Amino acid sequence: MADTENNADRACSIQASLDILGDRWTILIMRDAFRGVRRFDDFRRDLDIARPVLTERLKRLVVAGVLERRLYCERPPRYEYRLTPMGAALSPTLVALMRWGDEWINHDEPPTVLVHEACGEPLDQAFVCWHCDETFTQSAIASRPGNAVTH
Amino acid sequence: MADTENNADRACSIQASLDILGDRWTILIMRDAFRGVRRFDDFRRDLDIARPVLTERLKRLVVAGVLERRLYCERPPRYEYRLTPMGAALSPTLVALMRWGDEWINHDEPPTVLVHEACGEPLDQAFVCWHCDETFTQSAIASRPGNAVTH
DNA sequence: CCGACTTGGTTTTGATTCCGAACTCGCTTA
DNA sequence: TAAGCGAGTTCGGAATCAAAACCAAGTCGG
Repeated sequence: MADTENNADRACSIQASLDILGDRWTILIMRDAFRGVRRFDDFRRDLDIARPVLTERLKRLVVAGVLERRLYCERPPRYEYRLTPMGAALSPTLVALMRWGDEWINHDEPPTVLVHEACGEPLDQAFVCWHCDETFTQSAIASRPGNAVTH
Repeated sequence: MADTENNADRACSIQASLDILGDRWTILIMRDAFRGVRRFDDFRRDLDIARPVLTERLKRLVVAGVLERRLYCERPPRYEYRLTPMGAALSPTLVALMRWGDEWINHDEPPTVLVHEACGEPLDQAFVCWHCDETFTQSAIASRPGNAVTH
C-alpha cells in the first residue's frame, strides 16, 4: 500500500453517507420527514431555515434518492417531499443519534421515547450476531476489510 | 400549547446531538478517533482538513466532553485526543451511518465489515424489545412523549 | 372585480464561516 | 548551526449562509 494513502481517500461508507447528509441542516430535515413533515413551508417554519438553503437541500436530497418530490395538487401546482425507501432506511441512524442525546445530553428527561408497537414497552437498539444468536449493546466488535479490499 | 411551537424549539435529542456533531467535519473526526487516530497532525493529514478548522473542532469536542486532551509528552509538550466514554458511546451512530452507506451507496462492496469478536461472523444492528424478548430490523416502532413532556 | 393571502420558490445583498498559505514556538536531531 | 517536527496561530481571499424583498400562480372575501 502506498504511504500516501489516507482514510479520506479510502472508500468509506461513513464518508459516503456524509456526502449526502453531512451539513448542518440535512439530518434535521430528515428528522422532520420522519415526523411526517412533507411540505416546503412546514419544513421552513419548523426548522427556521432560510428559504434558499431549504430549496437547495431538498433538491440535493431528491437527487440523492432519499426524498421524492411529488405533485399533490394540480392547480395550483403543489409539491410535497416524501421519504423513499432509501430515506426510510435512515431510521437506525436517527434513532442512534436520538438515544445518544438522551443518554449523554438530556440525561434524565428524554423528550421522546420509542416503543415497541406490539406491546408499548420502550425499545432499545443493539448489535446482533445472528450466528451466535446473541444480542449485545457493549462493543464486542471487531472490523475487517470487506470484499472490496484484499487483506 | 402555543401554535408558535415548532420542533426546533421543542427539546429534541437529535437536535442536541447535532449541536455537538452537526457540521461537515465533526463526524469524520469521530470516525478517525474510533479508528485509533489520536494526534493533531494525523487527523489533519488523514482528513485533509484546514488546520484552524481542526483546532476549533477538537476544542469544541473536548468542551463537549466527547474527546479528552491528554499530555503524552512533557518536553516538548505534546497532546493527544482520546475518546471519552461519551465519545465511545457514539459507536451505534457511526455503525448505523456506515451500514446505511454500505447498503444504499456502496451496494455490493462494503469497504469494511463489522464482526462479532467472539466468533468472527458479520454482525448486524437491530431494535430490541427486552420486554417481548424480540429483535427486529423492520420498524414496528411508535413514539410517545417522554417524561419531560405532558401530552 | 379588486385586493389580500397562500404555497413554493428565486434574487439580491451583506454577514459568517471556511480554506490555504505563511508564520510561530518549543524542542530535538544531525 | 541549521534543519525538522508537532501543534498550533494569524492572516487574507473565497465560498457559504441568512434576511429580506420579489415573483408567479392560484384562491378567497367582499
